[in-house]
Amino acid sequence: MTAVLTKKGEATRARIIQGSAATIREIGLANTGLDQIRARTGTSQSQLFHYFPEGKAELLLAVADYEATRILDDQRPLLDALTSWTAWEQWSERILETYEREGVHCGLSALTSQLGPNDPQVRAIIGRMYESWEAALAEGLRATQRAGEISPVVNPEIAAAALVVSIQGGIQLLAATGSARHLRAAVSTVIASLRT
Amino acid sequence: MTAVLTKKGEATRARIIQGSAATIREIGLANTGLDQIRARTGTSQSQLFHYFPEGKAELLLAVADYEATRILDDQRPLLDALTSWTAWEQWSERILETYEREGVHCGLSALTSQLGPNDPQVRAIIGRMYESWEAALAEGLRATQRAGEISPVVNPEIAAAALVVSIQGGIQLLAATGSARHLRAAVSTVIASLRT
DNA sequence: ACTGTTCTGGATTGTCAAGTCCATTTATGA
DNA sequence: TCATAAATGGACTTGACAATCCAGAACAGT
Repeated sequence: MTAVLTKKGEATRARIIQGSAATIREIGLANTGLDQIRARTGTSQSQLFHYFPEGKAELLLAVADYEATRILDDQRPLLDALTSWTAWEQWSERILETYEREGVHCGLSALTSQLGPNDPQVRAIIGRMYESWEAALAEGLRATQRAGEISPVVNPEIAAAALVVSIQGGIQLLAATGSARHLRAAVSTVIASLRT
Repeated sequence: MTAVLTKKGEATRARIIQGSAATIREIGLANTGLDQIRARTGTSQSQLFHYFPEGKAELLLAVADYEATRILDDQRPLLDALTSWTAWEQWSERILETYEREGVHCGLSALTSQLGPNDPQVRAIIGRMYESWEAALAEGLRATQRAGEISPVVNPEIAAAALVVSIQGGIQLLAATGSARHLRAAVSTVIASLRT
């Protein structure tokens, strides 16, 4: 990398990250080489190594970061205003829609299973993502409890963890089987359990 | 492959499959080359291609098959006798134990995320595995309903799907974060929802 | 013991992808 | 405008890996 990035440089760098992310989502990390990324983003080797001097590993790290924030951003602004049943229903509907439509691949899960266990940096990114996701959900649960729409018996941390797991597991089954049946079943079961 | 396998041949073939599976679980599919497998199983290239003439793809298919049956066998005999709350508790305890101890990697999820979306044969294996897993759980739920220990209101298919998702999602989070917190939270939430 | 098959070792080949290098063009800022 | 730094193009090197091939050892059934 160079000391400073120009406007053009920023744009190219962003294009590389986004293009890589999209390519990985589409054809999987295993089939994504620098050539595929170059083709997709219209760049040369020099550019790739100019913006990511450490090579592919550094690029993948940036992609992981990008995907992690994307996952949360896709749920906003609903994610930060979960204060009523209506809001929860809108949110869960949004999740189901998103992943039913485009979500045959969760960008991160591809990276997780391949880099996660090995690379501590990717692990950290993913860990932080789950943490803030769960925190937002737990906060929403508490807010809804305060509004009297969810029983105070429900443990917000446990319920939030269960929600995240249903979504992630559901996506995994969606990718493996091609059907969103499991995702719907799991999410609706956990949400139903909030209605105690 | 040859027409018939001798005792020794069978043994070598099995050793290759099991060694490959173990290696993949430990260092990930991405880092598992034929060399790693050779080192682990003490075999030569000739042997690898003798028993799997189509090469790596054929071997990985056999590994997927092996892992798929392993996942179910690990739950047996409990899985086929889920007729009371005691049985369900034993089963879920067994699941949690297994994956908490060794289960940092679910062998199949590594294969799924890398080959699943692409390779229709692996997809089929995984699909069948989930199917029989869910069928066994649904059957157990029905049996427990018949015994009057679970409310007839519970839909066995949906609940079975939710259970599978909690476990798979929980394992994924376990692999990513290193903690079984999510797995426990999700499984216990779904099981609690059966107590209606 | 013998004959055909199965099993094993190791050298070799070919392909593909990551990473390096240098030359050239384009932008920035005084 | 001019000097400096950033951005880009593309050929080249290197290494890893799957897959092939041939020769020889071990084995099974007769």
